[in-house]
Amino acid sequence: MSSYKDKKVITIGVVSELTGLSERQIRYYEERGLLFPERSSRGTRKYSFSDIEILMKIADKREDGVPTREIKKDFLSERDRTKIRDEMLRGQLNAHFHLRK
Amino acid sequence: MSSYKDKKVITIGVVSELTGLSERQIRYYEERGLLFPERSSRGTRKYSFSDIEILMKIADKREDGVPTREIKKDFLSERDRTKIRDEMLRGQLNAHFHLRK
DNA sequence: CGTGTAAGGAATTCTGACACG
DNA sequence: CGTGTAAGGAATTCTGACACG
Repeated sequence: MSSYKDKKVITIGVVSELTGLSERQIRYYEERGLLFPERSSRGTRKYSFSDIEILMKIADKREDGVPTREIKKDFLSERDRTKIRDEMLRGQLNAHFHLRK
Repeated sequence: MSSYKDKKVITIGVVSELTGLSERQIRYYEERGLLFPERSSRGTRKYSFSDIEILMKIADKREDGVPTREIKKDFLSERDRTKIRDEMLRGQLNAHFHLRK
């Protein structure tokens, strides 16, 4: 969708500044499969603005004591819900055009 | 306008990769007043996606042999043209609403 | 489980300068 | 004028590990 939002160009230091999370935490959440930065040619992690949004959500949930395993599940559910919503919308549109045909 | 496009978060190394320009060139164009990266707390330059677009334009013009001084003037003219266009539009809208009043 | 830290190495960034032209 | 490079220092990033709990 947004060409800039998903482009992985931000180093971990800047992400740390922007999110207030330690680099240790950011790397750990990656280890737990909550986000997937790219790597530059020399191996440094590069993040997108979307990743930063994900980290903000993680920070909120961790503050509430939600374990990373649960957060991961939540993310999967969110994706499913989005998927379901999209499919329902598509279904309704299809139905609509079928009626008008 | 775009909240992500203008956020200064990209280090010079990544900008160099993305634009194909050397770090030396990127710093020099800044010295010539063609773009204005921010500085992190430790003094490293941080660029936005807008800056990258500006650098692409500079690269194109430099390839055509346009000196940086001219490029700077072109940028000023572009800004003026944008400004004039905006003002004309605003003027027309004002005229429009005056007529309808 | 989630996060801090010390460790050592490799790569990055910065500035001011010299070079060529 | 525009760009390359060597120079030296300071700050960044990486991984694997130990610690606490």
